[in-house]
This record gives sequence, C-alpha cells and structure tokens, in this order.
Amino acid sequence: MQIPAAVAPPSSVVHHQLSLFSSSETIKEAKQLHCLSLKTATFNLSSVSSRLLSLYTSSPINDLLYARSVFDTIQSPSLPLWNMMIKCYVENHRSHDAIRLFSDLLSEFSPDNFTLPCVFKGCSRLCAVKEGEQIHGVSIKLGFALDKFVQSSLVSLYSKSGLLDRARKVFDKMSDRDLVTWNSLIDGYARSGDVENAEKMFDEIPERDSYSWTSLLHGFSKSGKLEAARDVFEKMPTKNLVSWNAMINGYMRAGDFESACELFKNMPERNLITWNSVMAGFEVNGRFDEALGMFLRMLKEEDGFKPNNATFTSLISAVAASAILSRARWIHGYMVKNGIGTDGVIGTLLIEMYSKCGSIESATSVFESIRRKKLGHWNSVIVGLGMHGKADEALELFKEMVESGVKPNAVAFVGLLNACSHVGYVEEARSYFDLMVREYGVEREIEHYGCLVDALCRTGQLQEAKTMIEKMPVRPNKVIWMSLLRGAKKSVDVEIGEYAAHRLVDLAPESYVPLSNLYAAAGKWERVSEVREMMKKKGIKKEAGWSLIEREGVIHRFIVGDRSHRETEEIYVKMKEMREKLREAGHVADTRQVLLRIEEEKDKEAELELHSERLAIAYGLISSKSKNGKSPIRVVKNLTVCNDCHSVTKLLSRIYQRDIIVRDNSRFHHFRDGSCSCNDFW
DNA sequence: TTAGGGTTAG
Repeated sequence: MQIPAAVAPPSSVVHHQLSLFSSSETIKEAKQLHCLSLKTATFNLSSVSSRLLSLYTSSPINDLLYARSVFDTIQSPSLPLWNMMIKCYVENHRSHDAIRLFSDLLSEFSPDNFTLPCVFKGCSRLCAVKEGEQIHGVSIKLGFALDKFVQSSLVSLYSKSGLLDRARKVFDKMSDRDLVTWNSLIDGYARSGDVENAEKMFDEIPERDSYSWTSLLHGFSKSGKLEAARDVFEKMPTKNLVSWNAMINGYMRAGDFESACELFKNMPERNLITWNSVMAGFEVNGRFDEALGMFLRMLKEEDGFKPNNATFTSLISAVAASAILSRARWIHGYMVKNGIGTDGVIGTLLIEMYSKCGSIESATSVFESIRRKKLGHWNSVIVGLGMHGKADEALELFKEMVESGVKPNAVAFVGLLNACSHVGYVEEARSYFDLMVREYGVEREIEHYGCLVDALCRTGQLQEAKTMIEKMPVRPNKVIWMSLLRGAKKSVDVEIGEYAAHRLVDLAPESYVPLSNLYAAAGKWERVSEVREMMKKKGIKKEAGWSLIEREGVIHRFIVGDRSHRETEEIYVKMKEMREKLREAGHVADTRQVLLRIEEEKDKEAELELHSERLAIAYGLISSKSKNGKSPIRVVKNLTVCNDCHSVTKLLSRIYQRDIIVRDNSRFHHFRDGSCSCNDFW
C-alpha cells in the first residue's frame, strides 16, 4: 500500500538521505534510514526505496525479510529491483524461492544479463542442472551468449554440477576471461577430484589471486593429498581465513588432529566455519566428546558467534552417537532458546538423536511439533520406533505417512522392515517386502533383503533364511552373513553357523567372536579353543565389553568385574542384594554363552554376575534412589546383551519396580515389570 | 538511480 505524502519532501532532504545510504553498512543503520524515509515521506520516491532495497540486499546486511517488505511496498518494481530481490533469495539459501520469483518476473520483463547470473547461481545451489541448461538456451535466444558474466556463471554452474566438459566448452568460447572464470574452472576440476587438470589450469592462469590458490588447495585437501595441499598453503603469497580453514578441514577429515590443532592454535583469526570444520572433523572421526568440547569452548571464547545449522548438524550427530540423554536435552534446549528451527535436516537429526539417546517419547514429540513434515522426518521417526521395538506404532505411522500423500522411498522401507524384524513380525515383513515393489515401485536394495533375512533368523527360520540368501539377486554382504551367524548362535545350530562363518571371515574378521560364542553355546569347547587360537594368530581381539550410565552430567563407565569406581563398596553391596532377590525370584543362570571355558558352573555364574551392565544397573539403583525413585535407569552398552543378562534385567525391572532402558550395539531394550519391549527377539 | 559470476563448514 502506498501512502501519499501530504507535502513533497524538499530536495535537500532527499539528497541528504541518499548520501546517508552510501555510508551505511549495518542492519541497524539500514533500519534507521528505513524509519527516517517513512517519517519524512521520502520512501515513496523510487530513488530512496531503490537505494534502501539495495542496502538491505547487499552484503554484509543481506536481510531477506526487510528486503522483501520493502520490495512488496513498491508498485511495479523496475527490473534491477527484481534482480536484487532474486539475488537476496539466493544469498539467503532460498534458491527455490529465487527461481519462483524469476518465473514471476517473466510475466513483467524479459530477463537481462544481470538476472541470468543470479538465476544460474540459484540453479547451481539447487543442483538443478537440467533447469540451468534450459535457461542457458533462453539466454542464447535473448542474445546474452557472449556476456562475460552470463558465461562465467555458466562455467560455475557446470563446474559445480560436475559437468566439466560443458564448463570447459563455455570457457573455451569466452573472449574475455577474468580471474573469476579461471577460478570457477579450477574449483570445478578440484571438487570433481581431477587434481591434474586443476593444477594444469592453475599453471596456465595469467594472474593469481588468493581465490585460485585456495581452490587448488581445497582440491588437494579434498582428495586426501594433504602434503600437496600443505605445499600450496606454504607457497601462497597471502593466506586468508578461507585458506586456513580449507587446510584445517583437510587435516581434520583425514584424522590428522595434531596438524589441524597446530594450525588452529596459530591462525591469526577464526570464524564460525573454522570452528564448524573442527567440530565436524571430530564428529566424523568418532571423537564425539571432543566435538562437544569444541562447541563449549567456542561459546566461551568467541563472543557473539552464533552457531548455525552446520554447527548443529555435527553436534546433534555427536550427541546421538554418545547416547547420553542429558546431553541431548541440553543441546535441544540450547537450540530452542536460540531460535534454531526444526524443519529440514535438523529436525530429522533431532528425532534420530532422541531415539539413539533412548527417549523415543521425545523423538516422537519433536516429530509431532514439525508442522510441514517431510519424508526425512517420517523416515527418522519410523526408524526410531523400530529401534525401540515399537513395531506397531511404526506400522501405524507408515500408514499415516502414505495417507498424508508422502511417497515412501527405500529408506522408509528399511525402517519399516527393520521394525518388523526387531519384534519378530515375519509375516508383516514379508508383506511389506512384497508391497514395496508391487505397490510403491521402490526397488529392493541389499538392506531390504538384510532385514527380511534378519527377521527370519531372529525367529529361528534359519533354513529359509539360508535359502533366501542363496536366491537373492544381490551379492550378500557381511551384515547378512552376520545375521545368519547370530541366528544360528541363538538357535544353537552349529551347521548353519559354520556355513555362515566360512562365508563371513574374509569380509569381516570380527565374525570369529559370534562363531566362538556359538561353539560355546553348543558346549563344543575344543572348537572354542581352535577359534580363539585362530583369533590370536590373526591378531583379532574380542572387543572388551563396557556399559555406561550418566548421573548428574557425569558419565560412569564399567567393565566386567570393575572395582575402580569411587562407590565400589556400595555397588557390590547392591550386587549382593540383587543376587539374593534374583534367587528368591527363581532365577537360574544361563551359562551357555560364557565365552571362556570355565570348568566349574559356579565360576561361570560368577563371571556372568559381574557383567558390566549389571554393575551399571546396580549403580543406577543406588545413585538415583534419593532423587527420583521413578525415573528409568538408562544404560548404554557397546556389545549385544547376553541371554542371561537379558532375563536378569527383566526380573530386576519387576523386583525393583523400575524401568530399565538398555541400548546395545544395535537397538534398545525397554524393561518394565518383568518383560522387555523386544519380546525376547534380539 | 538501483543490479551480476569465483574459495572454506553442512
């Protein structure tokens, strides 16, 4: 709506305001000028509103909301204003909206040589190379085939999309190349891993600025050629923050933390990307505590750094992997306080984090709070429910998803089949295995076969599982052989177990452990010794078991027979009490899965009784009694729960009337009042 | 009178 000015502002006022525009560069100043222009009624002058839009859309301000509000009040904006607005959307990572605006523009104007580069950049951000090609055709028809900026943005689009031949074709046709064009192409070769061509172009370049050096450096570091990257880094005439970051990121990705930290320590300045690179590097290399530690350090050391989606992507994954619920709640709380939204991939990761940290309730509530639910959100919650043994809910949500018009993909079916296999729903698994192809047109991948095989194995249908593996059209991987071997161990079927183990050992040396467990369960102690000899010879160690439990922010970790804890005395008193109560409840130890051959049954029992999860549960029972006797005991374990511990934990949940939630290496067990959510299939 | 293309995290 335009408000007519009562009195035309004097030209001296307008002149003064325009001069203020050129000296402004902060959002605060922009807003002040915005107010001033409204108060003095200069806003309706196109010279003023145009300058204001330019200010809002240019760096470093780039404020999309204010820009759009100005744009919307201008009647019939000129082509440059449309161009600014499109660029602002692209710069704010809203390229879909930028393209939408571009198609609106087409009904008013013909795009010019300023419009097209922005649109190509948007296409490149969206990986929309087909659309880019179409608009490339349009730009030729409109006579912009030889415009330097149009050509340069096309080189960039094709480079980033990996179409180096096409990029090169445009590049070769250019009569007026500048550094930007060269850099686009060098970067294209570098990011596609063609370091040779990147280097060749770099050598041919008439003049180098820091972009070219950094692109080459990035190419080397991305392809893992860190010495070559370091060489470029040392040789470049002026290093900037971007080159430091690229180098640090290369080292972090390669797991060379020492070199990365050395650079991190010595660099002249840091930005958010520096910190994010380090956090992501720790996270992908499995050093979750350090990733979290860097985040805390950043908050402490860097005043005014506002963590963004990239920060949280690494951080949420790190917390999910650590499986500590209090950390999950803390990071989520931090995000809520700081206005980080849950749509898109962040929502997906949050759901996954809560599931992996043992609170499927919080995972579900995050899912429910997301207004525009995308496929990723549905998949994440379905996978989570499966992990927690809630197959009925997973199946129900799947139906809701389909009814809401979201088309399931391969991942959705992995989640669904996995949920079925975890509770032993073989018939449901079969039916969805069939339906996914017949009704939804989703191609079966090895994971889908894996889930069905697993469901068959968990329910003891080993022969059928074996036949299925032999008939399936894809080559079985180690996960599938491992399912069969685990199933054989559970059903104590030595023949099928050996069959699986023989096919497995080449793919996965750690498979000797379940084989040895199988022999132990079958009482074939000579075979156990043979396998253990073999493991020794090949240098394969059985991963030591541990369990952890968190209390008031502190992680307490136990190994078998642990006596190192500060409250060891109390823990062992509790263990004794547990033992007596279990005996009263009629528990008889299941000693079949004791790996070592111990002659006396009594000793076998003693070994079982000191399993790390029992120590953790004992600690949970004594440490949380005074605070809140009703909160569940949450234990994280690195290995699969053994038969005996599983039945013991069921009994303990009844005896002490406490929910006990155990995460093992593949799923969750919710123990309550004497039974477990896995229905004893695991 | 206002506008465009190239480097690092995800």
